[in-house]
Amino acid sequence: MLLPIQLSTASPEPMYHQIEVQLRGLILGGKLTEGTPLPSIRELALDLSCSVITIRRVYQDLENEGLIRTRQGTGTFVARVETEQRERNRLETVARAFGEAVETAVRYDCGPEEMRRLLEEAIVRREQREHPKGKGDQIHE
Amino acid sequence: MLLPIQLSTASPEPMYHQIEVQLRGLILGGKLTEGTPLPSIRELALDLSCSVITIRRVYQDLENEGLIRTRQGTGTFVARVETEQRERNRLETVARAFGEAVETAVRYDCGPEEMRRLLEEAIVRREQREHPKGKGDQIHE
DNA sequence: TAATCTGTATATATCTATATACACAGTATA
DNA sequence: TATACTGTGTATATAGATATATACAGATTA
Repeated sequence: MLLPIQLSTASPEPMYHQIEVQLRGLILGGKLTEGTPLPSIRELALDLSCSVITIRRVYQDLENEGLIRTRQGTGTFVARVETEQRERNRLETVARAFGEAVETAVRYDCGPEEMRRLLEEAIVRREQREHPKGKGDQIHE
Repeated sequence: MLLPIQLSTASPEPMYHQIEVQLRGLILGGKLTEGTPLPSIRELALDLSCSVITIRRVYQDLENEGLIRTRQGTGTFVARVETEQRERNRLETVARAFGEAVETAVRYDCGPEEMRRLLEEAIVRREQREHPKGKGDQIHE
């Protein structure tokens, strides 16, 4: 299974954290449901062009959060997530994301009207990138 | 002079980079103009509760970008910035900020309508934080 | 039971942040 | 007009976080 995770190598945000944030999003966002087997650490490391140890750390962190369950020799699986936790995290995360964008905009003397325009443009760019020829957005096997 | 720089100690983004991004924003955003003396590395380190070395690195990086000019024994000053460079960087940076916010939103199954609502909320939150009792946003001496 | 999946542990290199000691430039003042 | 003082940026050495390679151990299957 290929996970839709994008790494920005230019970013100063550590790899392990970029992966954690996105994988946590897939689980709490409901795109990966209880019991789903995650790719093996070697498979995901190869897919993301990083070390096995880095993926290992990500899985360990998320297991400590109770989001996944791992069994040596067998694999790693998505754990059960309470609806309440899912909703709370969802709201917090997305609200913070927009808070940071607004912060940057203000720093560059960008008013509300220009922010709204930039949001629309970002939405369109995202749409075009995701559906270049009308394809779906399923997680590939 | 106190610079309006906010550090998030929880964030995995390195300190030096958080400072760089925000100081670069103040210069390219036009809030700090050519010739303005920046605080000494010790003063800013004290203000931000970090090491002198960290500020030193920030100033060095920004000097390599040509945004500031430093003279031993005298201090560090804002350099001349071409209008074209200023505009280009401004657009790139703010557009990227919104691109990342949209990326996070999509990851959490958040549609355009909810994004617009969250943007408005973030703008209001920012306004309230910045002008709690109608104060201005000048850079304090 | 050998092969080959799975996760785990140890040792090492690079990056981030720091303390401490150093060198240059302006200013006060004897 | 020396020269000591206090401000500025600079360089060296060290601790901790991040990413890696390599070797190890459990689980499944041919």
